[in-house]
Amino acid sequence: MNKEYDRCDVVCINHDAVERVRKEMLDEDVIRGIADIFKALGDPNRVKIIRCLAQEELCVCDLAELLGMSLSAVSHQLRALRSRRLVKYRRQGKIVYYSLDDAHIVGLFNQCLDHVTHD
Amino acid sequence: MNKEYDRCDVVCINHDAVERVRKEMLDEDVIRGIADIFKALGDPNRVKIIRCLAQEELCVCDLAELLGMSLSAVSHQLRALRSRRLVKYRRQGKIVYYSLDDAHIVGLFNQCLDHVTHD
DNA sequence: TTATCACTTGAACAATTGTTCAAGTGTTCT
DNA sequence: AGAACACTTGAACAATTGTTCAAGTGATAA
Repeated sequence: MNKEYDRCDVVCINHDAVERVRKEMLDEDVIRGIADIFKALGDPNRVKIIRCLAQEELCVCDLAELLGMSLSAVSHQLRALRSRRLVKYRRQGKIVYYSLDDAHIVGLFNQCLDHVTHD
Repeated sequence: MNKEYDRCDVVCINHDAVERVRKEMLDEDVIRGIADIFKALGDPNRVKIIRCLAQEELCVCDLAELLGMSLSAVSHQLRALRSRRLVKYRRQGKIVYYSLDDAHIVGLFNQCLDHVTHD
């Protein structure tokens, strides 16, 4: 069905509420930004990485060891976190150390942890 | 390559750090729960729905109108949010009204919004 | 009872995601 | 310079996701 017509009649739409809400809508870019951060945190392995890095700065093979993943898989996931500025890295010789880029993320993480556990 | 061998030598692993972090690791279930909540929030249309419902209780076609989506698409997304207990609904006659199930989510949302905008 | 309305649901499909594998960097050591 | 190390990257692939379409509910109205 066409988008334009696959909606209930004018009768059921609460126009006042809809207009009030519409006025407060966020920019598409901001919405995408929010969804993008949440999506980046929406994978068990990336959650584990964030959790580990919240405690200590670690190198890629430390993370691979802790998560039981291949170096390549960890590196790919770190790339996803890096591109969203959730983690940062520093190179020391051959070894690359990762850490959280922003304490905000720990707040988000802990708030979500509360939601999951305190119920 | 085999998982067991696709890792750097013992030399590079910081065993002390790894063991400290390992002791604080969360249960697999908790990790999955956290990732699942984040994943549920990791889609622009679901972010919009949460944002709208944070302001007012709305019916499915109000949301369809606001988001420019089909009823079916909105309903599928609401199902995803419902099954994670992020939204709740009440039926009044033919109309189903949705609202947030938990104020915690608004906290998570706003914290993420801060992260995205204040930079 | 039948029709209509406001959704909900399942199947199908394209698009996205996460992993592996193989090859490629950049750094140190000899 | 060459070898070894600690990653990083691109391609390929299966698995998951989000949308549409069509059919199905449950409630009210005629």
